[in-house]
Amino acid sequence: MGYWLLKSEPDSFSIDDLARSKQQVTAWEGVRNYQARNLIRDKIQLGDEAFFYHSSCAEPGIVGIVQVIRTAYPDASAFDPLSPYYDPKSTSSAPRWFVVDVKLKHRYAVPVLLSDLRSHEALRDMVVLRRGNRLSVMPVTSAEWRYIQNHWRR
DNA sequence: GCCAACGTTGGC
DNA sequence: GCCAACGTTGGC
Repeated sequence: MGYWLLKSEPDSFSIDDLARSKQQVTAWEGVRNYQARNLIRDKIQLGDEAFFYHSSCAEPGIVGIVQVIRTAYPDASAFDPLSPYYDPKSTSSAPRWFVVDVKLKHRYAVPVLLSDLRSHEALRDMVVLRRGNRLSVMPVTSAEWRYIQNHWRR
């Protein structure tokens, strides 16, 4: 089983938005970075779990857990000229961008803040803590996943 | 709003 | 293929 961290700006899509979504499921739209795209397209598997992370906000951090319920398929938002994620270079015959579907599994009552993560030596190598890191989809090791589950029961 | 860090673009 | 310029991200 693989573990991931998915970043979202709560102003654009928050965990509350996911909680209100039909079946609490969403397509993880709008990833427009090739490295992140490759993870979505090639690595994320059915049943994998991911931290839902809020970025670019007052209190950045992990706000919940989601599960992958559908593996990669083309990102329809790239085909929509009215979407902020529109990319004319992505076509249905040669899609450039992909999504997975995720379902809300658990919403933390209290977020695990970025500052919390930083204060734990065991998490020092987490990709999300790396300086200058800009990936919006990133791997989490099973050790990191387990550690976070054990230390923050929320 | 600042700014460091990084990705992307495009001229050559 | 190099690399400068530019745009974006994201924490603070």
